[in-house]
Amino acid sequence: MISLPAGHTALTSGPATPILRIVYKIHYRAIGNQVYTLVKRMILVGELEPGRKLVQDELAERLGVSRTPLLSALSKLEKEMLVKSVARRGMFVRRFDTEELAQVYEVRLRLEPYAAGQAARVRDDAAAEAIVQRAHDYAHLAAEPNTDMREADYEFHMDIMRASGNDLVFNIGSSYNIIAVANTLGLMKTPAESAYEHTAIAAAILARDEIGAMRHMFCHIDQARRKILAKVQAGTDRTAPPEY
Amino acid sequence: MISLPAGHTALTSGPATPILRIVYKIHYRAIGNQVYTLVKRMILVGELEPGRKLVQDELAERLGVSRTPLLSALSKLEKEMLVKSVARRGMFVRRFDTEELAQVYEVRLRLEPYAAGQAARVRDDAAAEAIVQRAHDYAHLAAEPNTDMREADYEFHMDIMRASGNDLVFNIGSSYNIIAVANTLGLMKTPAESAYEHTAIAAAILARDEIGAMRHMFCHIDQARRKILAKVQAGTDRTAPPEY
DNA sequence: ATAATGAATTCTGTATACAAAATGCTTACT
DNA sequence: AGTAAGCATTTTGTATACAGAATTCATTAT
Repeated sequence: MISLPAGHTALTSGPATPILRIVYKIHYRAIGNQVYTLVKRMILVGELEPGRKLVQDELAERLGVSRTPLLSALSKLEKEMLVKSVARRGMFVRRFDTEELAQVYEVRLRLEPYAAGQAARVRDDAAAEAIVQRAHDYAHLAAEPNTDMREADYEFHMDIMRASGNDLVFNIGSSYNIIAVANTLGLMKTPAESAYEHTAIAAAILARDEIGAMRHMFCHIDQARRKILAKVQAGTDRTAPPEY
Repeated sequence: MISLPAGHTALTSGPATPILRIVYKIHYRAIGNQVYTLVKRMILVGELEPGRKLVQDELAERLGVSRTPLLSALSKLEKEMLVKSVARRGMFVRRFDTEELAQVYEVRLRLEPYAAGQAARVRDDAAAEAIVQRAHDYAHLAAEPNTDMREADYEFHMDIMRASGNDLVFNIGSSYNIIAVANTLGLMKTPAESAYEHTAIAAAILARDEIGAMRHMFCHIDQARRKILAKVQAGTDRTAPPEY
């Protein structure tokens, strides 16, 4: 269930004499956007598993909204490839084969080192510390691996892209990295390795070491990429190719 | 006005004895998708100029559809940053400042050389010839510059990304390159220069020269990027920063 | 004349309604 | 029993309806 519209209101604080007029903006967030975030999350955490048909009435009722805002949300998710729409048949949670996963990593390999480098170059203290914190969180979780790690990993990488100052990169990342995060559970390197690499990247950014940040990030992603590439070439799980 | 739904029908050819049953699938295309394509095009060609408010009733009526499919389309366009939605106020054709344009070029600089390299590596004859043809078309148009050139340029670059075999890169390109195309009219290099570079890229791909294709593409984009970067640093047109 | 108030209008955000397609189920037929 | 046909049900795709916010415009007060 989603909280109701709050209205775009301005409230005045203080008594009769408003020396300082503080305006609180309660900004209204369209239900469509909330639905988008929720469904995206449901897919990421696996509550809506790959291949699952998204029956509109059912999902809408479950979220306590009508189909109209749901449709907007699903359109966006379709654009970011998390959902596949089959005309007159419905929307499905997309299933990715290793080939597609490899493509995601090829993109990440090109964009994220750049993002890390920029983050190191333009870094401000707040952002840098947030990133160091994320690396720390991740390392902490790596001790006892569970599903939270995927989200911690996602947040670490997204924080770096955010800190790069390039909104477009951040936008692309939030659209497509999630694909990787949601699908690499089995086939990644060990959490300890990843945690170490995250720490190295964070340190480089903190030290304004642009080249170092780029290089560490490159290696970090390249290793995962190679692992997946090996799978693709082995042709191992050519099990379920297309469908949705 | 948009053509009506065609229905997901199967027709049988031949007389009573169907030795060979050829099934023609007239695949139905949701109006929402057609609307998406149309509005995107309207923005690209400038019929809907930057900053323009997209009044839903007006636009829907103009396209001969209801607001429902239009909303899906606008949601997608919002995701690809061509449209900006302001809560309870409406949707606007996004206006890009040079800063954002520069960001697009940073992304293109990372992805398109990779795409060109892959296109050269995995090239098949049909794709390669299409690319050469596009380069030719562009050169032809470059003789007498006009707005068609922007579309020709877009198609050339998109063909290469398509030929790379990486669907994700293609997807990102079709989402964001159009931003560049729609906004660089004034500040690009001369058409003749571009045409020459396009030809060089196409030739490298045709020759399966992966490194060459990457390098030519890199230079091609880097030059445009530098021009825009210079503008940003000059701080020249810091005129209209945000709004939509 | 300018600013402020308030009513009328427009427009958005969301829900509901409806036609046509797809699906599933029952029944008839081989 | 297995297959096909036909009917009922579900579900999509789209249109329409409606409440409330934003905007506009006229009117009044300063």
